[in-house]
Amino acid sequence: MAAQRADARQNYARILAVAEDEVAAHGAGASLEQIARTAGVGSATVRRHFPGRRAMLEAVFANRIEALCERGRELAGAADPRAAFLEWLGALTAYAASARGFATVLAQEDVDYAEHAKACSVKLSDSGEPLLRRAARAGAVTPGVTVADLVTLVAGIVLATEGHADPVAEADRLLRLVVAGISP
Amino acid sequence: MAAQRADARQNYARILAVAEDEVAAHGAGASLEQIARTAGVGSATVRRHFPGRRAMLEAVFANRIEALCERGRELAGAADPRAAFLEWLGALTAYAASARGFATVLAQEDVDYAEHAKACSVKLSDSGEPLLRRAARAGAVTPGVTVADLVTLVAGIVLATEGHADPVAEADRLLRLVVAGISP
DNA sequence: TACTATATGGAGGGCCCCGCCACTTAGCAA
DNA sequence: TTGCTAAGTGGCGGGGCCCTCCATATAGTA
Repeated sequence: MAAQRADARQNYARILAVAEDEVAAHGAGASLEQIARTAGVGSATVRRHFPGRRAMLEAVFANRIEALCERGRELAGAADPRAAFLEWLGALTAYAASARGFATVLAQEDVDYAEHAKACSVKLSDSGEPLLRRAARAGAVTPGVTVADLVTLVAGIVLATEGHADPVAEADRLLRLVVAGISP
Repeated sequence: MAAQRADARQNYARILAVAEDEVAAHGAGASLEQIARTAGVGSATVRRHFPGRRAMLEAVFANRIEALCERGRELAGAADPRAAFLEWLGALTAYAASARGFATVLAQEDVDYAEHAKACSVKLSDSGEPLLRRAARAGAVTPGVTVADLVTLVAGIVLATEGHADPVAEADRLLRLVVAGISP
């Protein structure tokens, strides 16, 4: 892994850059062949660097995931546990709704795959866990809620609003609804 | 439309039956060509009866939609508005979670398409509307909630749980969470 | 400067969706 | 009953995508 040829690394970077554009333009279903074409490499090379669409998507969103985790760490020490928790949830939703294809990755919880602890949803869960725990201890969340539940819910909201006129606004609206409850 | 040849009607029925099996087995992504092959007709014939996967899926779920609407009508006169409303919501979720591909149809709210008032989500909305209204008048739901919100939420929950170990149970769990609220 | 593991890309197979068009046949009318 | 006609059908070809295999090119090293 560490011993990777320089040209390979360059190609990887170029392909990743193209992939970002392509996913932004066409969502999770972006064509791998199209990415190869635009990047000026053979389709086999793309497949070598990203075995399967899933891997490509994860790579595309990796830094954003990292940013969200960082945000989670920042909020861990905030004064108001509930506000911090909700802000994290809001940030997650906002990004997922604005980045096409992101929710698709979040939604998939393939068992055999999730064992690869690098799965992005796992990272996110680790990031939100302390926030949820603090908020729960303060009595600010319904008992029994797990971070996985939240990630799944957010993914669902975003997936379902993806085709709407204003996905970001709609997702935000629904998140608020879910936080408050439909019929408490 | 009314003047349809007998053989065409027979073919339609056969194709629809096969399509139901195929969707049940492979979800919303079932191959139209595979359906044609199994039904023993040319792929063009399938395309003629169902122009686009969307149309096929709607036809497959049409009677179930109708059943759900009927359930909605029954519940309209129930004693407890809140219980009736929640039961309808639960029934919708349960069916969507158990019928592969259904949520996909529900999630799509294509604007130009929705104008075709026959869209199944529209039918469902019409069915749930009175229930929601009654429950709202009884003060049992958060103000501002629309039926469209609910359908979207349910679709999202089901979509996001589709890949989980026990989708039906998971969807039910999340629905409960959403009804109660995460942090009321 | 040679050598070798690493990296590449093109070809080919399989599957799918789609549109076109010549052929068949149901249903009506004489 | 027998034609006739339009509705209905299916096969074919084009285009796209995903995936695998393998002969070739080259970065990095001895």
